[in-house]
Formats: sequence, C-alpha cells, structure tokens
Amino acid sequence: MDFAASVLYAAAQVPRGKVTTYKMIAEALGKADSCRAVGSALNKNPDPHLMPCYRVIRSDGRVGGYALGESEKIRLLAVDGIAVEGGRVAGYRSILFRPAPVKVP
DNA sequence: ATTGGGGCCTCCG
DNA sequence: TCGGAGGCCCCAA
Repeated sequence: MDFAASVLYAAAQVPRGKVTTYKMIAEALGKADSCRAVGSALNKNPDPHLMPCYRVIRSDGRVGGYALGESEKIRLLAVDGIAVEGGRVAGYRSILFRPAPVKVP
C-alpha cells in the first residue's frame, strides 16, 4: 500500500457529519509530520466526488483548500450538516474524528 | 493575529 | 537519474 492509497483509506473512514484533520491522518499513517504531504495526496486524488476528502480540514478549524474549489468544499460540508462560518468550521472541536491507524508495511 | 521556518511527498525540467 | 519547486500544512516566536 503506497502513501497516497493509505491517505485515501484513512480519509474514507470519516463518517458523515464528522471531520478530521490533515495532521490526524498523518498520525494515522505513523508519520506525524507529513501533514503537508497528506494534503498533496488528497489534492491529486483520482475521484474527488467519490472520495470525501472535503471532510478533512486544518487543525485550527479552517477549511483549508480543495481541488474543486474552497466554495465547493464548503457546500459539500453543508450537505453533511456541517456549517462553515467565516472560513472556519463551526464547533469543529466536537465533531472531530480520529481515523484508525493504517498499517503501512 | 501575523510571520517565518521546517519536514514530507510528488511532479516537472 | 538528479534537483528544485510547490502543495488542501503545522508550530513556535
């Protein structure tokens, strides 16, 4: 399992109505300081519509970027019932989901 | 709140 | 093949 696939796998674990952060995913892969690389992987992900990477936000609560545009990301979050106000996810602290560690041999 | 520096991965020259 | 730049970032001043 390569890096990109691991990232997608971790992101896919996030249930509807919850969010996770780039950092958490990095940690789930055992590489806590590769958060930026995680963003890269999600950005180049093959199926933005099948892969809910919009549920991945920054650790400070800001939405971060999105391949299809930040506004689109916000819209998709709204569909999940997650409100974004002033560029930040409202009450993101209480809906954070930590993905299970991904074994990467 | 801002700013600067750092580490990880991928793509292009 | 090798090197450099950039990206859906993070943390400490």
